[in-house]
Amino acid sequence: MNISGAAKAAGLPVKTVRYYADIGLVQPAARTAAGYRDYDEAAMRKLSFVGRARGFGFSIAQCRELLGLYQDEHRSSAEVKQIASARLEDIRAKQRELQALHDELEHLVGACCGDERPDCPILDYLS
Amino acid sequence: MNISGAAKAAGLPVKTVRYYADIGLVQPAARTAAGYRDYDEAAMRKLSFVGRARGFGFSIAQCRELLGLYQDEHRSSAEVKQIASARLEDIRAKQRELQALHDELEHLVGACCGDERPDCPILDYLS
DNA sequence: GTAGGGCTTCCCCTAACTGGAAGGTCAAGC
DNA sequence: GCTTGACCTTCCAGTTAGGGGAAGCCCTAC
Repeated sequence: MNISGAAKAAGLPVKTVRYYADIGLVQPAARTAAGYRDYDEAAMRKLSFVGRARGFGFSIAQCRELLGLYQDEHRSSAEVKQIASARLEDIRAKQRELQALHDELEHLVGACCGDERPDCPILDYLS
Repeated sequence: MNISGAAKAAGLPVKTVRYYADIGLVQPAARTAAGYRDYDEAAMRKLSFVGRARGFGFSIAQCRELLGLYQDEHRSSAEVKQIASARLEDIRAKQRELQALHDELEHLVGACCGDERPDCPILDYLS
């Protein structure tokens, strides 16, 4: 399978698939005589795997670890769970941060008349 | 006031203050004979303003707009409110996205034993 | 044989800084 | 007056995870 076929199957842009090959995250199985990247079944499974992991917000480094565990027959599920838990905690931290920002900004926006006059509690708060 | 004093007063790293000067967001009032950046009261107020706006997650471009409005006697609060509302909607969109990721990932993490065995619903889901 | 599309590498660009190198400046202490 | 150390300057490179586009090779269809 050439790169566009592999990209389509994984639901990723061609540029992204090429980038993953460049950084050694998911290498094509081979190159054709003309130098084209050639993806086999296993490589395409890895591409899809990484695509889904990225969808969860795992970093490239975490994807690399997860991919390693995915291919490791002797992995322990504890290792996987640890990475996923770390990501979950990141998400929760971000949620807390956003909630605080949301509440404060919502309050300010609600207090601003939004008319043609210059008086504005939002600017007052920022200054 | 030199750059480190201004940075400290605004609660920003020196590098950031220099960066804001480079991109023309907050310029020092003057340069000393030796070429040192020199911040006056007004410049330091602008630095603090930008620092707080960045804390709300406004982009540099939005900070530039807000700073313009802050200094504009003839602004309308509607302009400010519009920028803040856009940021608020960004926050809400991000919150919805994170909530969906959180719920799905929490479910998977909860389903994974996290022991020494290789079986793992998280990897199963990603593959 | 040629036209069109797909493939390759290579380089620059993004946001908002951060780190570091090389070199000039300033204030304190001797 | 001289040294030392902390400060300042500019400039360059790197960060994340790719995106855009140029120049050039390849493959297929007509």
